[in-house]
Amino acid sequence: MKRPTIADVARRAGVSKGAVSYALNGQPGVSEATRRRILAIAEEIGFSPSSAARALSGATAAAVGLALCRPARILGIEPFFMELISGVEAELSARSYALTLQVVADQDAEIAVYRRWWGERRVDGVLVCDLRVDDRRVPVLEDLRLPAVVIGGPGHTGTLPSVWCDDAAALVEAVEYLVALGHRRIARVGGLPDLLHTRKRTEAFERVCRELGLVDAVTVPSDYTGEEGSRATRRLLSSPGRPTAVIYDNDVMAVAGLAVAQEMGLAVPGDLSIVAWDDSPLCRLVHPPLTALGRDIPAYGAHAARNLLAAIAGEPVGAFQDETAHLTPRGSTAPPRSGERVR
Amino acid sequence: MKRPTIADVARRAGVSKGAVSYALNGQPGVSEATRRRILAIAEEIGFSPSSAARALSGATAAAVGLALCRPARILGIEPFFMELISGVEAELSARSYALTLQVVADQDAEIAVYRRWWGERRVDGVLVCDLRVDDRRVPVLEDLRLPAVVIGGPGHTGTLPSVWCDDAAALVEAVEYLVALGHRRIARVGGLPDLLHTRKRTEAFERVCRELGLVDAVTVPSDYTGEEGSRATRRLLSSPGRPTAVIYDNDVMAVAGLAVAQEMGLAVPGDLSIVAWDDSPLCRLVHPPLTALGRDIPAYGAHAARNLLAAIAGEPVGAFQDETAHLTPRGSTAPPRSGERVR
DNA sequence: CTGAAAGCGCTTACAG
DNA sequence: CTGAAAGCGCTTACAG
Repeated sequence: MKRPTIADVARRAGVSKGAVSYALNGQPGVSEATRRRILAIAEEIGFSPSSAARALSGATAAAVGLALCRPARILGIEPFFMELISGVEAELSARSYALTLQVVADQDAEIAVYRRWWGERRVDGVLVCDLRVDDRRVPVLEDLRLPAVVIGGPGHTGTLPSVWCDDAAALVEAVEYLVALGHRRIARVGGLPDLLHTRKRTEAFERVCRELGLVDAVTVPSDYTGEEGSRATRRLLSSPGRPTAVIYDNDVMAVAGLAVAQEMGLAVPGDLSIVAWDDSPLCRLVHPPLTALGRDIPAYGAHAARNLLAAIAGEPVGAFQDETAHLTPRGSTAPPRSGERVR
Repeated sequence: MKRPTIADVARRAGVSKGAVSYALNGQPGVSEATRRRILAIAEEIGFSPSSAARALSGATAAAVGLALCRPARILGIEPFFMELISGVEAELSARSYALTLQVVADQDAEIAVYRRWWGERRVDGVLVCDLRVDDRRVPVLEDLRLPAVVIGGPGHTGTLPSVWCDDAAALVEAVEYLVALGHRRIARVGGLPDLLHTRKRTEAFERVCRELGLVDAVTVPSDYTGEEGSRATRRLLSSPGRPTAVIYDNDVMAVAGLAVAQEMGLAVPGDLSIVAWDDSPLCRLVHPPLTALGRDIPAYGAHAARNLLAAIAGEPVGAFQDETAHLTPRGSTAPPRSGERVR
């Protein structure tokens, strides 16, 4: 099957190629009747303008890039990224933008991908995940003047626009809830320590525990995997004066923590309360279902995509604060047993 | 920052643009010394050829498309797709191909995306997931002559190349293992009934159970979600003569089934053995860890991508059989309790 | 081995 | 409102 070109449409419609272009792109320069006739013919012969030709004549590439920097085994199990991608996609396809995905091994590889995409003019802009403290990707993107929206912050985003949410506030809500239930020994299994939002959560955790007089509030750093989540939990539950509640920085580690508690013969929530970050179907899949800090991740992705498209269009875009995660209490949290409480 | 073009490289190297093109693409027509000098200059000024210009001059788009047709909530939680994507990606990036991803609502939308991609020349080929019986996408792709590799089969792939694995054999292994443990009442919670591999599994299940004389072997159709997995499990476990073992068509439903058993006060594996398809970290995340039928999904994706690139290059590609999933016994399977056994 | 030129399929000023 | 033409940045025959 031969692909139709703009010339085929022009011939059939008895107009110039320019007229077809104007009609397709909603530009002035053709009468409404002609426009409609041209669109009908394009539809009829199944014409879609070549994205290459379009990009080459100075229009956009109509594609947005997303580089994911996590090992395959984590990407697969953590619902976060696919949910984010779904939301990004929904926004992009509504505007006929494509999403170009690349899995990278580390930040250097990611930076190389950005440089290549920029040189190839393959994407009009990029979405940046997993913001770090003093992130090296930020100055590179600023330098290239490649439109970008950082998913994360606030702060450490340089002059780049961003979409962020207040993780500190959500964490405080979770701690206050546990304290209200009667917990005094609360621990946290944190995400990758280099990530900015991990740092913000850790600071918030330490601050609120100090304010509430919880002395042995400890954060065990981890890496979002079930393996590390189990290990961290085993360590916490084996320690003298073990916590009566643990907050996990993602759903995967929380589920792993639940399994460790069951394996050690501790009842959840009787002996141990569990709170998960990232409320996903995973949290409702286990027994008891997990109390979780959740928010609409697809919407988060959609907001990031929308702001990126605005930035590409040259509109001024700044930092956009998304909804704060809120706590959904489920079966994994309860007051500590009295023996624990008076100890 | 201005993007360097091939002319910039040519000027610096004191050669024609043609020479630069030959050097970059490993074509004959430039001396080895000149080629090296040109490559060094390209590297130095950060030149990557415009993918649009390249695609327009008849070379490939250097991109491959993948349309995913599942609702966001399932895409997020099922590790399969992200693992597949990781494998696809690994193969593609090694050859500097990009992956264009699109989430679609149904088959019609997916077909529309294929037509658009074809018209736009946006991708050189596509990977087709979730093969159905008499799949409508197959004739469309054949018609468009858009290179494609079907992930699934054998059969119902028309003239398209495919990558498939023998699900029937894997299912038989699982049933025989359960029977060897002493189970006689085995049920199955199946995936979406329209998918070809679901049908193949169902047929294999019915056949092997008949051969082994298991009379009330039943498959409850489901949709891969935890909700439906729970519902199906509740129904099975509430029935008179409830099964002592259940095989689930994915990991998510198996984990949900485990939670239902716990919620109903049934011990796993004492009262109920559970086998999951798609061995993912999810299966090792819960307590007890799930016995599972697993194989290397990233490798599966890599094979599909490799064959697609071969098809794009015009090489003859047929049906490629991937490794058969094998059973990894874990804590969720054991002989049924004697009370169950003699019943 | 190299240079000059056509052409891919669009978009967009520029004349009419 | 429309047509003819230049140009985007490559690749690839075609002469030299």
